[in-house]
Amino acid sequence: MTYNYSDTIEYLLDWYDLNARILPWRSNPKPYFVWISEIMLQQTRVEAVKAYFERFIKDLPDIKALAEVPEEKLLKLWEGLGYYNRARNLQKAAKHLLEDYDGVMPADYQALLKLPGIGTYTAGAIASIAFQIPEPAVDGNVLRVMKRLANSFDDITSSKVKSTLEQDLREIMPLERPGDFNQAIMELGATVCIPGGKPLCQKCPVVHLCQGYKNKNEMKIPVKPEKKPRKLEEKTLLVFKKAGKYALQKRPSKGLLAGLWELPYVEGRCLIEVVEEYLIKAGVRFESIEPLGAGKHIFSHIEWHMMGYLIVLPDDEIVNETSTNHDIWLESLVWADRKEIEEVYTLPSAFDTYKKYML
DNA sequence: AAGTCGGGGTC
DNA sequence: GACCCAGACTT
Repeated sequence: MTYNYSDTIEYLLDWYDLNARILPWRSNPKPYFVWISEIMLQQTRVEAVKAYFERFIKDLPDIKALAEVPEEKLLKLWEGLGYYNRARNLQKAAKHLLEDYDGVMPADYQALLKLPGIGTYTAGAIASIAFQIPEPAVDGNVLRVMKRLANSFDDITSSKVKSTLEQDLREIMPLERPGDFNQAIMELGATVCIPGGKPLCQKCPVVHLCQGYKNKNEMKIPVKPEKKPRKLEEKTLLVFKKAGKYALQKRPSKGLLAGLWELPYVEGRCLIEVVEEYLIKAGVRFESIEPLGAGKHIFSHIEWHMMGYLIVLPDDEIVNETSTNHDIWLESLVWADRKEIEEVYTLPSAFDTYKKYML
């Protein structure tokens, strides 16, 4: 190890004592709460998690409740948070815990690591925060802070760089307050040694130990490779309205937004005349069709450019479920009213532009 | 090691 | 717009 991280421990803990934010999952760091919060916090900012966390633990206050909740309700609680497999893995893990651990989270880093959805970061976070086990919890904050301290130009997206840092920190973890030490580094990363923009080095409790600052490299670190451009996808979303209800369909069980609900759609951004022709070819009678404007949604690696149309059908219209028209696919639609869309069906944020016409 | 998987705040 | 966030999983 070329940088002696252990020199920073006392300074970081003292700083944390004075500057730790008051967060819902910190007031009572019992294992279940720490677990839920850490899963929600994966690739997600603290501010976004707060409200979701409070609602989640109110509805599902313990492991048993989580294991037994219907998946539809679980996903509805997760609606808008993204990375929906986190919720499914949460429930898988809860079921494992009931089976193998009598419904109690194990105070064991390796055992935690085996649970679905828990990787090295989350296992270390739960172990250290909930059980005071001296394991590191290396996330993006910790990588950034530590590489700046060490004036290191390592590529922080490299799995080897991450595992090496984990090993280095494992050797210097304080036995007294391991959870607070991990949280102190993350807190510093989130509030002082911030990404994107200029870090607040004047407020840093370890600036005197920072080799990156000393060498004026705080803005050049951390190093990441440039990422590939997103794939563009164009689609036309169809808001079918019939007798006060709207058509939804279930997405495929694998891939993007797997198993969630969506609006029926056709490929490409269609003019109104094209949509009309599709409907006629598919044998769908409609009373009116009205453009709802363009919409856009950006995912990590995909970008949706959308058009939307409101199509009102006669109250008694039966959508032809045996249509073989491949341009438009209207099988297995469900019809949901406003209340059901709000309370039952998980419709991801990608559809927000058009969801409002159904509420 | 690279690709997949959401959504939103912030510059 | 571009970046990146208390990452994990699959290939």
